[in-house]
Amino acid sequence: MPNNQFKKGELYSFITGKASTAIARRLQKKFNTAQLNLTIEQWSVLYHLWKQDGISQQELCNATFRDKPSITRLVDNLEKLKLVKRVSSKEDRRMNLIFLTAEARKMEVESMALAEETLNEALEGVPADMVEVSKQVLQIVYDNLK
Amino acid sequence: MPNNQFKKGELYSFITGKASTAIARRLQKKFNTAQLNLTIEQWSVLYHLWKQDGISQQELCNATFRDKPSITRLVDNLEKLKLVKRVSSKEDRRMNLIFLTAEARKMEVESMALAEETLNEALEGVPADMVEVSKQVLQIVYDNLK
DNA sequence: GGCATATAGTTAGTTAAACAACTAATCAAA
DNA sequence: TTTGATTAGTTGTTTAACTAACTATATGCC
Repeated sequence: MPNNQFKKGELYSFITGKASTAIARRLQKKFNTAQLNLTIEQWSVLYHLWKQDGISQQELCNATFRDKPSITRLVDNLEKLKLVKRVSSKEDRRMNLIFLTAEARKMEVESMALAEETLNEALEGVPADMVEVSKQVLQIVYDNLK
Repeated sequence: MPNNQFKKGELYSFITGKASTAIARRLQKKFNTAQLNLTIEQWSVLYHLWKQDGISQQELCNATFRDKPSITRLVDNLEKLKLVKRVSSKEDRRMNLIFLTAEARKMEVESMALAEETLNEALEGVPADMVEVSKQVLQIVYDNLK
């Protein structure tokens, strides 16, 4: 017997991810208002570099769930913005290690504050235990499909 | 006191929507395998036309949470694929009413079955009450931000 | 050492999203 | 009835995702 939890009429929101889209749009607006000249996608790359600087493009692919061409172009654009620098690895010359510039390091605190603010607005009125359940479900969904 | 439910380290998945992205990618793969020559975005437009044919582009904007240029281009591409037809409204000549072609009507059953299949795979092992909580949370998030 | 294979990254082409600026049709109010 | 504002849709530009095809380096096996 199939795990038939969804009727036709309920499919749409889950597949199109309207909630996460709304969160990303709200955060993008906050970035624009704050004159942080960053797309959400660029921010998502910086997010992982703030956690660990000097990782390879492949590691950025894994961390951000993007494919290699996407990371190539994001790093291209971040380099144009002088926010990261490609450095060829000495151990393995196929690899580029990606390093933050001083300017990019300065953006961490402000952008993370805006991200937290956005999430708090998104989850206004949602009890903590329901948030916890949702996080678990989204993680299982991801694990089921990856 | 702020609704401070998120620590820094937990921001990423919620904002980037990795679960809904994974669902959309899985469904896209199923479409490709089934030789359904459709993007998920095109499917999301057809989805609403299957529910109600002959609605305007503005109504499609509201239904799919997209802006007008996005719908213009999606309808352009669906028209090229001969899946929809623009018909200028007689009551208000500013409006285009969008109608499914016979070919598009044929795609409903198969594509909806693949969508349900995808969701069942995504939610494998998730108890129904947790799914219910997640749906509620995602709806609240959307309402908070829209 | 030399060859096949795998891995890291780039390039090209199509589709799509966000934003701004635009045209055309409608409506409302003086 | 003409002017001004609103609404529906289009076009141009930039950024990004996905696929496929590509280059270059590294590895493993004989």
